Amino acid sequence: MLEVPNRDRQAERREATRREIVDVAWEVAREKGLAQLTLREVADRVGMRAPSLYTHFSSKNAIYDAMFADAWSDYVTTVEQVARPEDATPREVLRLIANTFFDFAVADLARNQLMNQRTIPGFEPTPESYGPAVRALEMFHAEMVGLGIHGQEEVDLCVALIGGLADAQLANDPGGDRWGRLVDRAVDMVADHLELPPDSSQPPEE
Amino acid sequence: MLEVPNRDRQAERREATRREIVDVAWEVAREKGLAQLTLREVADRVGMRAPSLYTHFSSKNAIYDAMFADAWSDYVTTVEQVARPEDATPREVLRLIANTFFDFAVADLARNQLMNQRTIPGFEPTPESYGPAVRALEMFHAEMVGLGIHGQEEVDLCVALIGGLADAQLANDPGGDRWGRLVDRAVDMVADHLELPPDSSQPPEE
DNA sequence: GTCTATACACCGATAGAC
DNA sequence: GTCTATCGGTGTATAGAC
Repeated sequence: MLEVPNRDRQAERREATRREIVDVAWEVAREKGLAQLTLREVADRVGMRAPSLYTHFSSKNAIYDAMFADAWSDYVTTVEQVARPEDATPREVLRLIANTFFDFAVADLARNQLMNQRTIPGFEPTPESYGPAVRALEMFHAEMVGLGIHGQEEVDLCVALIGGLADAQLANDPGGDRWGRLVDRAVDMVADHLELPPDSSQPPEE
Repeated sequence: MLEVPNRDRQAERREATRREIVDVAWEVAREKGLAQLTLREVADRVGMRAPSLYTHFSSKNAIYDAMFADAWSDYVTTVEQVARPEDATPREVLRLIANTFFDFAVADLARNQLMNQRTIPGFEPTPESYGPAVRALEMFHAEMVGLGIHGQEEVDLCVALIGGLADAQLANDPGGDRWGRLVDRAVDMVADHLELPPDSSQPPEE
């Protein structure tokens, strides 16, 4: 009669501790850089000794792994919450997606390094943590199909283009908008290339 | 009478040792990964103890710095050696440049991480080492001007696009050509966008 | 000048006491 | 589950041999 709720409480507590560790890890990563994250620093802020973290995560990379899944889950949520007007033209939809991705990437350097670059030496996400990432890609693919774009190459081209803009922005002009200003233009470029219909509401100026 | 040649010899020897260290560092970086490079491993292969490297470089990052300058110098040389046919159309020139950059980037993961990504935690190239890199960018800019493209935005767009393709190739399909196949297509896309004249030699099929 | 030996502070990770 | 103690490894500072 008592055991089951006790076990629930324990599992709950355990999960809460894991969450706290991951949250603190994000905090440290944003402050000092993703690679400068150390177990001792995380443990200090959580109020533990460093080795105690191994009760909750099997290694430092396991923490990175949880952060990776975390980040992509957040992105999926972000995309799902973006209002998609019913009467949006294909180009507007593409612009919306591209800007959502770009803004999300540029908003957090450490997060983008973990999500989209191979910046941590030995780290490779586990299949489970990779789930939300492939989920996000599938959502984009489906959206492209909805626009009449069915090919893998077209998806790859878009991903590389917007990803390239985001990486260039973070690497060469962090906090600025030198590359951010190019997102809409880049979208129009691919839209033309994919022969999406032009926006008809307003004829393009000049 | 003796001092000057002696000093020359010494400087020569010193420079040779520096070169050897950098070469060995590249070797290690390619074998074990750029970030997994350790001073002890480099020193062992050169036939020194680790602290002795500090006679020639003030820190590990100073070695990365020399490697950075090295890589971009190599790229400049590579670009200069690419034959540019006199009768090449603007699109062909752009294709040539893009493929040269892409192939160079994809040929060596460690080198690309150092040149084009922020993969080493504390490392920032010194202004001197940055020289060849800005040299390469200026060359590209000049080439674009030669094609009638004068804007900064257009250059940025091209750089981000090809860079994005290269990074995606290395990150998601190393050794393959899933993104490499898209380079020519990407070039044509920007060429259309920049309203470069179509290749006239052969009318496009279909 | 060039290299070595030693040492230090820090890291991720493990073992075992409580 | 958390602790202390410790291990092997890292970059790097320094003192001194040659």
